[in-house]
Amino acid sequence: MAPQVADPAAPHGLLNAKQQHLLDQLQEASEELTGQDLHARLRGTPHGMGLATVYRHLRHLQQRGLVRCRHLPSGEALFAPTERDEHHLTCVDCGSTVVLRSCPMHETHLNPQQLGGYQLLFHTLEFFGLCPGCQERQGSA
Amino acid sequence: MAPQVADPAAPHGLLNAKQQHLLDQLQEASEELTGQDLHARLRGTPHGMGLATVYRHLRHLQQRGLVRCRHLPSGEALFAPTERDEHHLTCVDCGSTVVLRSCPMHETHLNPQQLGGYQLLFHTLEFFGLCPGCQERQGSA
DNA sequence: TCCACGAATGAGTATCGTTCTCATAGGCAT
DNA sequence: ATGCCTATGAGAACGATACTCATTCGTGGA
Repeated sequence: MAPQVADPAAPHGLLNAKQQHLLDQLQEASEELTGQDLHARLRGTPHGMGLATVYRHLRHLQQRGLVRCRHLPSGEALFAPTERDEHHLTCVDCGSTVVLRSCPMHETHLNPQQLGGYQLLFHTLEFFGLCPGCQERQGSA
Repeated sequence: MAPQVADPAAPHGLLNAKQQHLLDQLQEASEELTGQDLHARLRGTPHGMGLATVYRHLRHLQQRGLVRCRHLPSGEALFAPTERDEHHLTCVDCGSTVVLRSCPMHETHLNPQQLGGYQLLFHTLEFFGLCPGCQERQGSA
């Protein structure tokens, strides 16, 4: 698998080795991962780390704007690298999800007054609706 | 406890009296409320209801597209009526929030292919960044 | 009017993802 | 080596939400 020696110079200057491994995992994964997922994936590898550390670093990555998270109705948080500008359309009934390959916001900008001095890091955009199956099921009920 | 007499004609045909009261509370409130907030606000009034019922109905309202929720980093869910098209800019560090009075998405539409047959109910849009205070604090640290 | 049955309700409990605690390990400069 | 600081992780604590299930309400039929 991956080299086991800590990167002497991580791509993101501010990240330590474990944070970098978490980010790598997220970037390699084709989909969003939960904290538990990440913990499980790294377990057994040379980069394994405790759950507390996983969550600690996910928070740091988020505060640096490298990782975004969204919450499922179940309460789980799904993490993804912000460089992947994908968003989701979720069924409020069954929870099924469609990935929107392109961000409808594109480069829609907030004006300075709206920003109020904030330094913008990333955004989350989620659409909710009824999937075809649930529409049908509700219609017949 | 007082028996709940169903409103003969609730504004939303599909809602029972308790669901309507929850929706009323959300619409009257100037800000988003948590499930616990709603439970506390209704306690003591003729419309009081158990926490389980609050969450049950909030889920129903969400499934009908009348209510939207977003999650704070703390894990709490904040509910607001979807008719109020307000979104937020939140500091990833201190959690302070700015309300965006106008939705930057306006009427940006998803094309039918993106929708994949889903019936769109509402969306959530959140921006994350660093507030002026945290920028300064991090800069000096 | 009375009865029966399904839906709604809520008090308490269970669940489970996330955060916290705190003792220990690892670096690093002295 | 010695002390100091940060990072780490095991386990417990926490807290919001979902579930259980006995009870109540509402409604329609007899």
